[in-house]
Amino acid sequence: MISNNNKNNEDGESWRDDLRKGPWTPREDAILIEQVEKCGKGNWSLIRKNSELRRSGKSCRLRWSNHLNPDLKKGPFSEKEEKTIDDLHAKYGNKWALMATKVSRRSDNDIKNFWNSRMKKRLREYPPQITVQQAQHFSSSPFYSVLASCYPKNNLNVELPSNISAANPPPNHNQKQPNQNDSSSSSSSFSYTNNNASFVLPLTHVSPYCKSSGLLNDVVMEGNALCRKGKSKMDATIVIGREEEELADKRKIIEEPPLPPVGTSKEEEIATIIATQSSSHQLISTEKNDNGGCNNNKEALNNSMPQMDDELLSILKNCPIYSPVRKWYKVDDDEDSLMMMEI
DNA sequence: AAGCAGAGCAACCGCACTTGT
DNA sequence: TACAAGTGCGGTTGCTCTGCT
Repeated sequence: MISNNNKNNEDGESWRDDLRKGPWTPREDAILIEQVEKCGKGNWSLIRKNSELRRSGKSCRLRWSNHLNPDLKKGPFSEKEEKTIDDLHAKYGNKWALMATKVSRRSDNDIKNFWNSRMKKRLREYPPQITVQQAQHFSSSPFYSVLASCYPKNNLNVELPSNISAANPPPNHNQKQPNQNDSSSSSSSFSYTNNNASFVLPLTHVSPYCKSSGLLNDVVMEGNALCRKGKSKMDATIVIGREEEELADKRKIIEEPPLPPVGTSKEEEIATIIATQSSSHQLISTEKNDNGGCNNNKEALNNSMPQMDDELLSILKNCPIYSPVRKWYKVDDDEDSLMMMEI
């Protein structure tokens, strides 16, 4: 029986536009297998046309590649597969199809479902958090007020634990963590106490000039972009055309500051970074100031630059250059420990 | 036994890209 | 070159099963 537009027949089957939807029946599976043997994999529209299947070619492909393909492996993922998927995800991100080509006999959908369900589990176990210092220093910095003025309707809001305030900073995070491996020489820990419990978190080295981090740089660029927002489209086109290369260079400076020589101290590292960031800020602040209704914001941004650099120095000195990476990110023998993983 | 919540999984949707006409 | 159809991919939804209260 064929009907149009989202109707169900007497068997409860779902149809739309002459195409059936919903779970596949064993009979449909058998037809699809037969047609794949006859027409070959990949000719999904031909299979649809030649058979009595009332499924889209797309649906046929999905059914075959996720379930009927005899090369597919079913059942729970082994530890080895899990580890492989961890590594591949760290390398490629959510490129499930690519990952599927490297994990033998698993479909991309299987890998995706496996990863997502495990991620849910992990998020419950280890809810995401920022360090108290990060929240505290961000909310008390001029940076915060500049950004807040850029988002008047959606005010930035950083909530701190009730016992933490600018006047009552948390304990120093630069405490050595006992029982750490070799990487501990470049790591530190962060301790925090509230009424009920105290925490000591080992913190993981995250280079502030790491390409994949760049949160601060993104914020600077976004603030700058917001200030430009008032320009007419034509102005924007002209400016982009003329300044694209220049901006690209600036971004390059921001994103890829020269690495400090091996063996430099933390303070020297920070000084190098600040010097680089300062020059970037200067470059940005020399841009044209013909930005329509956002002059105030941009002025605020520009005026705050010298102060911001001081503040940036303060943030970098006080905020951990290390942030925690949970143990599940990498398999570790010690189930209770946090992984120390350099990004 | 009933109700509920969470986990796991199958399938759909929308978008982007490729290919054919 | 433009358009339509086909295909691939990632995100999301919704169903079923299971365990807990």
